[in-house]
Amino acid sequence: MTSVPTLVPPPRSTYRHGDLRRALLEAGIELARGGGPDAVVLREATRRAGVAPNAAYRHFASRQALLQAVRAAALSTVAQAMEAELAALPVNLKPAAFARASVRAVGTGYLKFAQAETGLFRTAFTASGQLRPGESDPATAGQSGLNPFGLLGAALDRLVAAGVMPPARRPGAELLAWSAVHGLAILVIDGPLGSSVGSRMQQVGQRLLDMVEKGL
Amino acid sequence: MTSVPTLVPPPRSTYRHGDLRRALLEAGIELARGGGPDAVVLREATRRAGVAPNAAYRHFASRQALLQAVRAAALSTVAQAMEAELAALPVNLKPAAFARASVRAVGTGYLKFAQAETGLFRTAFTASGQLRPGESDPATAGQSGLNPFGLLGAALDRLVAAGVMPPARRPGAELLAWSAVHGLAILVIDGPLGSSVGSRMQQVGQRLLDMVEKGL
DNA sequence: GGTATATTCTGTACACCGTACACAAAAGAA
DNA sequence: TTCTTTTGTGTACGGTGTACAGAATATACC
Repeated sequence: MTSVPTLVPPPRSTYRHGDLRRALLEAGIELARGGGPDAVVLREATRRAGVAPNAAYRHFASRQALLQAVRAAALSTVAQAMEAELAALPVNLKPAAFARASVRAVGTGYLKFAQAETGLFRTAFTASGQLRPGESDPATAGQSGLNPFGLLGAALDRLVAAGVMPPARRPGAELLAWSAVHGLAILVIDGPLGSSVGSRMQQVGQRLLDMVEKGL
Repeated sequence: MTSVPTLVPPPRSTYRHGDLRRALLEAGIELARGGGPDAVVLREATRRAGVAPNAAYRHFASRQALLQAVRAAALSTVAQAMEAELAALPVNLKPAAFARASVRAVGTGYLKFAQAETGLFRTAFTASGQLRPGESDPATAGQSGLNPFGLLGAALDRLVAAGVMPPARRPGAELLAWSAVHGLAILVIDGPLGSSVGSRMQQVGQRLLDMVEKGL
């Protein structure tokens, strides 16, 4: 556990920082990236911003508030990962195949992100208590304006529109699909089977998506 | 957040505590029950045991070590919840139906436990890093000698034995089933959709198990 | 039994955390 | 220019994990 000695920025000449809120948020994101939600330490964020610890309280009511902002940013990044996967889909698919591929793309984006950005992923989704997926805080959205939950919902809607999924099955389906994919991700990166799956994560992920597609 | 003022035990007459390791572990379990892994605070555990903070280090190398012991105990309790659900199964089922019901019972036990003992559940399964499900630390097992992972495996084996699941599908199946159930549990109790599902948890759980059964 | 040794607990101390409170600096409004 | 509001600093408190030294006791050996 060799802790990096904090990389202090050049001392300010002005009394005001100028963009402290953003600086704290970005420091928080960096901390979360490296160590998950617990690593988002208020004092360390202020240190990186070159400011006294209490200055943070002019911009965030508490550590929790900063963490919540970091969470929103992390969620937005997840959405972007999903969007990237969706954008990479072949264009010549028939509606049914496209709908199916969309759902898979959303799941795949989620899983890839979980593995590539473990810390941010855990920050986005663990102990997030208050955060409600329904209400679309724009800070949690990707390019499309949808947050991860919304992107999954849209993909499932396409499944219904293409006649692949009976409309009666649609309500609540995002919860089921999300559960499966989220469970795998969190078990691997934060739970008791990290090392045992790890490398095979993407294969296992595809098999899991098979199960979801068949069982939904 | 009204913090209970710690409930100090009667002062010892002997210098030695007598059973400090167990006392610390039980205090730790109680803390975990109330607030999850982060609530397992070394100093508070020693306070409840009526002992100086550093006394803990004669029995646990670090807070992490204590937490790991609490985790094992929590896992064992999960196993017992599953076993209780299995024991409640009707006895007159045919092998195929019994096998199917076994898998459901394991999942149901898991979900019920997650909702009834949120703190212990989160302690058992989040940030558990090192803990390996394969190796059967007896401290993590239930009455049957199997830990939660083992119980699920056994139920899936019965599915194969009864001819319900093709043997080719068996390897790795516990991972898929576990992912789905675990994802739902953790999303509801620790993730962004606690309030929105919450009460409907058990219904949603059954629907999720339908998906698993169909998709596995 | 008496004495050396090993074990378990206490006391003090340190660095770190979140955050409350009072005050200083500077930017913006009058 | 002066007043007010905003945003930063300084100091302080109680909480944490844990290192280190020493005291109290149980155990092993003669």
